[in-house]
Amino acid sequence: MADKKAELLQGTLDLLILKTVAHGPIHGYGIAQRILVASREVLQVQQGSLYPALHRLERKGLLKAEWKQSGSGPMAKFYSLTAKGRKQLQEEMAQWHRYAGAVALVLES
Amino acid sequence: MADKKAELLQGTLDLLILKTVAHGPIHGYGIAQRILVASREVLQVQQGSLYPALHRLERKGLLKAEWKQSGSGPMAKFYSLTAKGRKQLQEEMAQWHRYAGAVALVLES
DNA sequence: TCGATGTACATAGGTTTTCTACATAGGTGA
DNA sequence: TCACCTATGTAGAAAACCTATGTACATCGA
Repeated sequence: MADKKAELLQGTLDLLILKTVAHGPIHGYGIAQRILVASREVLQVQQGSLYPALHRLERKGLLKAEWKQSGSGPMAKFYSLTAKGRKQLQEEMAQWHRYAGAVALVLES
Repeated sequence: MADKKAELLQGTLDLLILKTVAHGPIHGYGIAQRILVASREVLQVQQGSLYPALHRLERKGLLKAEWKQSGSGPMAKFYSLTAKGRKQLQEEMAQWHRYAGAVALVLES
């Protein structure tokens, strides 16, 4: 109540992840940070949401992962899009625009 | 798999219902139809989603219901917004815009 | 008059997704 | 050495939605 929880709408997390990974190989932790910055602190992805989502997307063949050294830090799993993932991203973006446009229509009615 | 299911994003149904009821007393079935028309057939609210949502909103004190004759048809439950519901609608609309804007930022990044 | 269709409400059961909370571990700087 | 940041992960619970099904009344056409 004291704060706006910034909860994600179900279904948008995959889209946000795919879009963020599309910029090039990036590890999970970095994905969450990029989304946070790109959305101007509005979209905060919790770790407990992020990692299961990444595993889900990898299982579906949309992402592929590779363990690498992260800067001077510990090992990290770097994700990148597969061809299937790129296609899925296009579809999900189109769907989002369709959806958001429809909601806008209702809210303006 | 063969078709685009037009599934609703979790969290937006309440907003759509509140907005639709804000136009004046309307029964459940009519709410689904109005949303369908207003969104140009994009947002299709299933009955199995609609009625539990209406009960939920009534339980929360955002909607109030009254049984009335529906035209020449059978009895129907007409819903209208409570003061609390109107306030909630304002909040949810603001939140939606915040959220949709944030997603747009990420998608354009 | 009988059946199909449209209106209208409702619940049960299942799936998916997300959140909170916890657990682990390596590297860095004070 | 101790705290903090990076980084990955799982368990358990809650919420919301969908599919499928059921009821009932009214109307219209054959």
